[in-house]
Amino acid sequence: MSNKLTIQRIAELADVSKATVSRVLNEYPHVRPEVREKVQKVISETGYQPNNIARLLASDRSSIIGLVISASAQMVFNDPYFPALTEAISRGAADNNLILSLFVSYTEKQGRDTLSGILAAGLFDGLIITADHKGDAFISQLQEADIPFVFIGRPGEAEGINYVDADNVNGGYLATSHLTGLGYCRIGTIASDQNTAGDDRLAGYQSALEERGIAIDEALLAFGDYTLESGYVAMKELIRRKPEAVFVGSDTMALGALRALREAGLRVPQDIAVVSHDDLPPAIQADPPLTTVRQQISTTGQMAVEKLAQIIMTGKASPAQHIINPVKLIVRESCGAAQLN
Amino acid sequence: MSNKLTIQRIAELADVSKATVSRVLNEYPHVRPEVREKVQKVISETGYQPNNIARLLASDRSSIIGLVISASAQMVFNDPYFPALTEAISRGAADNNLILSLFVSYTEKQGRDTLSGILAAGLFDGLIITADHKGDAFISQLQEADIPFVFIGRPGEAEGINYVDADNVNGGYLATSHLTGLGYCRIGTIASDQNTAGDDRLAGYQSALEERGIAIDEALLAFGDYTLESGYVAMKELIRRKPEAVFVGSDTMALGALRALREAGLRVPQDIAVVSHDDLPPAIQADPPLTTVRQQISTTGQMAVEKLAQIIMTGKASPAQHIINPVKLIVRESCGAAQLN
DNA sequence: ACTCTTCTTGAAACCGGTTTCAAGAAGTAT
DNA sequence: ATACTTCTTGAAACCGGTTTCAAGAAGAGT
Repeated sequence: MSNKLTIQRIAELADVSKATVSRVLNEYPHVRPEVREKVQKVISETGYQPNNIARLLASDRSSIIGLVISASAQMVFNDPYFPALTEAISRGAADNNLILSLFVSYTEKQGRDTLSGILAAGLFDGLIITADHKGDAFISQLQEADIPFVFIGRPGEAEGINYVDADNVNGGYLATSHLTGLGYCRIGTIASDQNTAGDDRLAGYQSALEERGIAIDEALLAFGDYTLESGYVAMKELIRRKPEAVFVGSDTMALGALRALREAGLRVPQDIAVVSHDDLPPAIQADPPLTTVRQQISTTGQMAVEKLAQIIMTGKASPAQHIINPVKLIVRESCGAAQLN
Repeated sequence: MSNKLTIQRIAELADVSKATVSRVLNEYPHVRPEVREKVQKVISETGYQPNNIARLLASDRSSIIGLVISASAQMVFNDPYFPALTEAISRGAADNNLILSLFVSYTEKQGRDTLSGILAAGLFDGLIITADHKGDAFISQLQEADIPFVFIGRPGEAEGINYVDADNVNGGYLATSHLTGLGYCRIGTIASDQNTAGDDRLAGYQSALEERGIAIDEALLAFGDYTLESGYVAMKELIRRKPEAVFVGSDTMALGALRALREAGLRVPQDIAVVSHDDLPPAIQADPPLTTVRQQISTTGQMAVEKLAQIIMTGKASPAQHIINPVKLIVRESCGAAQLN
């Protein structure tokens, strides 16, 4: 307390110069071991902590990264995906000694304004952006600003951009081929054209059907926007086509689908099998518990931070990298696999 | 791009001194209107943005506030309360031109470490702390560090501390007296002793019963920890006491309670009425939709930011303030009120 | 023993602003 | 016209670090 500790004060106490203290702090070479020790002793005795602001003004590095979540309020509120991701990134930031700042925006315009503010502030060492919309208007802005950034989820325009994403194509494939493997043929899907993840999962669904020689029936394809309500509406529509099974593109939509099925008096999995995607907490809490494709959101978040940290350190000379996290099918009750044993 | 714009450069272009440019930037008085205009013209023409880091080193103010969420992983993941709160605070921060940094920690020790790091960094103008545990070990640390802070939720030790909270006592009261008003007498509750909100809601429950002259039956009192699972377990226990109605301390726990009731073959509200607290999205999505007490989380978040901003500006001379946000009963189907019309 | 490197170290410049201080200009009261 | 305020303004100090530069000390090579 009392007298503020500055590097100058430490220097005096250790009877060396500011420069030497700085060298010790930053673990630079060329300091005699004894001197280094002496300084370290003073530092630990006094509990000195260098002033980050000053440090960063001088070194042009803030150790602060921003997380920009740009999604409809609907999604941020209702889908546990964002909390889980935020949490993972927050953890990753802490692990990498980075401070995480959070920006949430609901409309594309708002997002763009937020971003302008962020870039103008010049406070951040890098950004993690969640790719909500396909056409990511942010990208040109980011590239112009020359700030390191990593996307979470493949952006529409992925050329030369670092991103981390789940293996959504395989997710759709695994879910669907599990259903074909169980003998189902009339398999519908609730997809989403809101982002590339939706496209990819749909592509996986299609390839699984093709592999089995099952013709793709457009009538069994419905779209949602990742909300529970949209899953409900889409399922109501699909019910009329009488599918034997359905692959729903997210757990949250699957919850809506389950409700539609319940209302229609259809039992899951006896009358219709359901497989979804994400494996967020609601999946296991659902009735019946959902067979779903697990994407390791925590891994995704951490890798994004690590990649960003690396770009920040190395100066992003390296070519853009696309990190795809594997997914895994988690079999529970909604697919009917349990019955078959 | 190219040549970095500094205040010095602007000063040269406008043919004045750095000091004058600074005065214009900060809207200080004592600058001739013509000069002010001339400088502003240069600023807008060049698109100059002052360097925040330098600014804050000199002015000892960062415009960055931290949000410290200290809760079990269970809660952060599963209860939409935290996402909603985070979102509200993020919005409030943006409105007040503050940058929000996020810190999530799961154990008290971890929280303490996080806090130490934050305080040592000296980067933040103030903090918003979610009061998870009752005994808030953080408080002394915070007071010692002499940093402005505001709690969300009344901390166990609230003496002289600024906090914003929902009117939980009234919440418990409204929920319970709604049930007594519907004629129920054997009213159980699933409370929580995890935080003061739980205590307060329980107190409200008790006062509503007392008001009606209904003796409080310890056997009708069960505890949970805000998770869905704990609500499920607590409800299973309560079922044995055959209550006619139950006030559940959070929507998330109510979801678990509903499951327990469904499994026990009890219909809601015909066999047992349920009222809960929070009015988060799952409440309306539940089956049946929950009658619940709405707490305006977005208001709470915004007020916390505003209070903090005010303390930061004014230097926190003013005495500690306790802001209590009103709550409101939202009647849906789980309480059986619909039947009675 | 003498020259050439390589280590250590401190002084001083620097990062880009804000704030203090003093001085000249302008305005007001006598 | 004179003395006193009040406005404007720029020079310079300052915030607390990092980094450059130069110089003295120590080590290596012949």
